[in-house]
Amino acid sequence: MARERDEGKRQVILAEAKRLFAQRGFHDTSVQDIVKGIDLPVGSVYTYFNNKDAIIKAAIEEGWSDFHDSLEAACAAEPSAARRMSLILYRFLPLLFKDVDLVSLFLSEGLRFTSLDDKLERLARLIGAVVNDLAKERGLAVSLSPRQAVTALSVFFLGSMDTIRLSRMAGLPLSEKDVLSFIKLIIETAFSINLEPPEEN
Amino acid sequence: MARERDEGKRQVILAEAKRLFAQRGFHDTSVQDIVKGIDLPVGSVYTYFNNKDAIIKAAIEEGWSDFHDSLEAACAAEPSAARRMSLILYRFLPLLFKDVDLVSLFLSEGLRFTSLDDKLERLARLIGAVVNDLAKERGLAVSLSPRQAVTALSVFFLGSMDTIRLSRMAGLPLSEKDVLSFIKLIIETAFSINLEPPEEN
Amino acid sequence: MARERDEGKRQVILAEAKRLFAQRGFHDTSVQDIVKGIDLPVGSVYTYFNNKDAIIKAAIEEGWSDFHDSLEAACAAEPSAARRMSLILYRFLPLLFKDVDLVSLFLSEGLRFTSLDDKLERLARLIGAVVNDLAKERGLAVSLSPRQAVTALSVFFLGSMDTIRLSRMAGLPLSEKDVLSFIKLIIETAFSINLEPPEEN
Amino acid sequence: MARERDEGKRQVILAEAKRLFAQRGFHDTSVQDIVKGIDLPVGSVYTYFNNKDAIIKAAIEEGWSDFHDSLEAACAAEPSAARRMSLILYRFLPLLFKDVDLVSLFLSEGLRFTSLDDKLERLARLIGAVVNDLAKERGLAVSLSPRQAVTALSVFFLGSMDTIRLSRMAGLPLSEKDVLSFIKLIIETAFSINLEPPEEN
DNA sequence: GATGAATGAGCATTCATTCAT
DNA sequence: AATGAATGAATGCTCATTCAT
Repeated sequence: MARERDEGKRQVILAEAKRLFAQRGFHDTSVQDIVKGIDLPVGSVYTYFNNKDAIIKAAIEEGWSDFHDSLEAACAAEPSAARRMSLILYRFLPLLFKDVDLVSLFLSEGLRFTSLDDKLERLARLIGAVVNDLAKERGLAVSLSPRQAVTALSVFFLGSMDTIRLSRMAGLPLSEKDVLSFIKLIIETAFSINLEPPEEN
Repeated sequence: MARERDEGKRQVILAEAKRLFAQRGFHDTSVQDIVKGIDLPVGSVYTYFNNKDAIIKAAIEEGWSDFHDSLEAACAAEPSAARRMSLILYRFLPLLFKDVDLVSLFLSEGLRFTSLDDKLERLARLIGAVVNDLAKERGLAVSLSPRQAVTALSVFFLGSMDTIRLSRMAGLPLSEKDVLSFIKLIIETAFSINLEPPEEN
Repeated sequence: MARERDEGKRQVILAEAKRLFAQRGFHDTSVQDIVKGIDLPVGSVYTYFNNKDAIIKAAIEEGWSDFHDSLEAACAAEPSAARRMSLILYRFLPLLFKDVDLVSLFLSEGLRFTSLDDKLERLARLIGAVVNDLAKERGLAVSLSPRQAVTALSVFFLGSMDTIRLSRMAGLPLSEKDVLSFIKLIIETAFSINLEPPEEN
Repeated sequence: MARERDEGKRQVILAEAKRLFAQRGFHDTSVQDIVKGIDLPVGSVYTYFNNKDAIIKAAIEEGWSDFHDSLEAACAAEPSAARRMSLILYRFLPLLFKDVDLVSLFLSEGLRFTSLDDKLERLARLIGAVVNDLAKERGLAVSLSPRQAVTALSVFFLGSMDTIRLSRMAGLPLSEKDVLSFIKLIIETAFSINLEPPEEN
């Protein structure tokens, strides 16, 4: 009977907050700043979020979930390890790297507001399985201990994201494309394979 | 930038600020917080620094300089590329990784207060030269374009630092040692070389 | 003042508000708090009350009226002054003292929202008459001036209520029973009388 | 070397706060309201008090302490119970009753911010001793149990204060003088004594 | 130079009340 | 009539920086 809670409004707040938090930092963005750009009263923010912390938490958590869940679904649906690797390389990493705001939040404020180890561990398990299966498919012995594998994934993944972030925010003269082709090179070399883009559907 | 009486006092302030900024974040550490722990009056901070920003700037800039300068000096003094690589691997990276507070500041607040691209570019040049020379020494053709080389260095370096940071601050179950032995493995594999610790002097 | 559909709903709101106002204070109880406990929408409060002030006003005014009106009726129906005094002592004061929430509101917020002097004056008149009649019945000269009588009633009445309130809310180690037997003692001494509980009907 | 903490400023804040809290109530007086009247910046309040609660706490606690301590000292210095009673009646109660703001805070907000039972108990002990000694001096058997004595004191004391408060804030047509002469009457009757004002020194 | 009280703009958050649905 | 999201003024409090002492 009364007005309904408007999910669209929540998304507008979340999007604007994410943009500003990534750009200026969490503490240098006031709640007033957030609503100024989207022409909503301050009070509205607190209809949809418990407090300012909850906004950034939601931005990181939901952004990451979206990415991770669709990656997981795509991997589950694809039996070939090589094609799964292609999916990661050609579809999902570009998706993530395009969302520099999310990457920035993840790296700069993520630690303070969400539990990153969960997210990285889940990702490591998923990618680790692809790597393992790919090695089996290619008849290669896996020469990395599990500990080394996690380290490798962490270094590559965080390093890639940080490189993307710095190339956007500082003046690092590298692009998302450079990082992607570097990762491609590493994988292709390691597995003596040639990864083609997956045919779109 | 004040260069007044008591350099010792300046260092005490800088050390405490670095510790707190890394631990709680820049914005969640007040100038009052900094002096509370070291029993100095607030005013004294402004004898040694122009403002709060200048403190974190100095912490990052000077910490990085110390590291970089001594690395540069050591490299300049060592003609053998292999031994230079050993120095980096056995002496300088451990030094840097031990200083988790500096690594944290560099990654989390560095972007906002200092120019990271300078620092990374300088480092890339230095390490790039070592890599190149090592390839030459080992009679290997360098298959990476300069662009790819910078990307590789950036990914490895930032990724390593971020992994160190997260293993300390989040619960990532990896240690500084894991990261170092992973980097060693990569280099030794890439150059078919066995890197021994440099004899101490 | 609304006198709408559902008188039951109004009473539920009033009861919950009274409880919370007495417990936490008027300002530390939001209108949201009131409806939370009784599972009603906020808006409904404004169907039955013009604003938040009107709720506490009603709680005090109606609570006091109920008490006073039935006291008045009982006194009117009882010709004997001694038995009227017994009624007050054994039936009405216990009734009032049991309703600590009302007593608390009366004393702490009453002043701000209702006119206490009216209530006290009306009560003084009523009890004053009982006292006077009792003195006449006992053949005692009344040695108090009317002014002193009002003072005495005010001191005794407010003091009793405050003692009850403090024994409930602070840790005063006294009970409602102590206050009642103290008042009994005073009256019995003053009038050389023995007040028996009125036979119930 | 720097400016000293100014006790005078603290007292100015405290006095203005006490006045406003008593007049309008704690919640209807903002910290801004307090400083407006005394032309100080908001920040200053927080130099002298941790938060708003601490102001009212100090007003009640310190006001009460002042009253109680000087009463205690005067009683300790006076061996005659009758003269101690005179002191209470002619010097200290008038002092307390004159400070209606303190009385108001004590009764209306005291409960929420300080521990009233402590204060009342200490006072009951002190006055109880005077009453006991006076009874002994007059050769009277004390017919009240200790429990009744505390009740009596609590009722009289709180009742007197509340009567004072209501006569000021609501329109109760009684004055401080009425309450004092009523108390005098009670004591003089109870102890068959004539209490003269103590000669001033 | 040393000190730490002073300052006041700015912040996150609340909440009585309204009113579109 | 019923609902509960919407609203924005107002609140208590912080804190980088200044400057009287």
